[in-house]
Amino acid sequence: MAQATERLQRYLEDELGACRTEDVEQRLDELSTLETALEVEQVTTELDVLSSLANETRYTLVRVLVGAQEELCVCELHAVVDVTESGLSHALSQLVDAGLVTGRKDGRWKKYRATNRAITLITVLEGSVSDE
Amino acid sequence: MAQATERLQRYLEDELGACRTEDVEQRLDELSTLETALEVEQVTTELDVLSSLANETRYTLVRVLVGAQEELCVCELHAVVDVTESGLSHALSQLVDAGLVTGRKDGRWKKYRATNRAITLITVLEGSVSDE
DNA sequence: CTAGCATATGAGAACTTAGTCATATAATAC
DNA sequence: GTATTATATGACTAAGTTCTCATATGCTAG
Repeated sequence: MAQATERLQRYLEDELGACRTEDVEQRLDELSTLETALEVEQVTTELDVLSSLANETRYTLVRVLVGAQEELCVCELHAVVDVTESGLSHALSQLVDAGLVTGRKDGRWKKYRATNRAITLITVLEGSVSDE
Repeated sequence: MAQATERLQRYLEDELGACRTEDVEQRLDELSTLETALEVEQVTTELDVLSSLANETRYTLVRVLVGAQEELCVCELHAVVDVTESGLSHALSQLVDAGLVTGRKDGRWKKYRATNRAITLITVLEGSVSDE
């Protein structure tokens, strides 16, 4: 980190014209404040949500559930993804953990529904990618 | 898929009371419509965006850039993540590819800035995770 | 209460990714 | 020009992820 700090010092000298050790300290402080603006726990949750969506199988499941606007049975979801039933189960349980879908047992069938979190995220992501 | 289709048939019988082969066909059709509602290319882009964000190093970089509301030098970004300069470069170039940040050369320094896409996504994600 | 069906879970093989070191490029200072 | 500094790229390894098969659980129909 020593070398990196020296570089930051040279950069600040370049930008500000002059730069003392305190200026570097202060800048490091500001940067660290930006980095820790969020609770570690919240960032962890956000990363879980992102990782859960960042996979073709799981993303397809969420897109379909959001599009359906109703709960769908596992056996219906099986028709839209190309994995075994076991793989489908794993995918759905990861999505439940990330708070993107909820599951409900209905007799011998199990039905899943997209959460508001999933609806919001998918909607915004699709919007941000389509109008570029 | 044959076995899966049989299950879907049993499910629809259970739900609708009756179910002919055409009903199964129609449901499969509806599901496939949901799945292909988006262009393959757009889904690919969306998955790229999600995968790029779904990593602690890259997510931190984007969060900091969004929070900073201004461009930051690579040497400043180096202070907030725990990787080598090389790793930082790799991370930033993946973020550029995903359209989440843009880079600009300024003399011997290189500065990065969050794109609107990044700002929107981070804002919505943080909102959706904090109010649960 | 047993058999069969729907879904879940665990362990492990195949693939993917993140980071590192070595090296390349490109700007500046001398 | 050459040396130095800032960042990028390529090749590789370690670690992580995503599936699959085997097996478990828990309904329900008979």
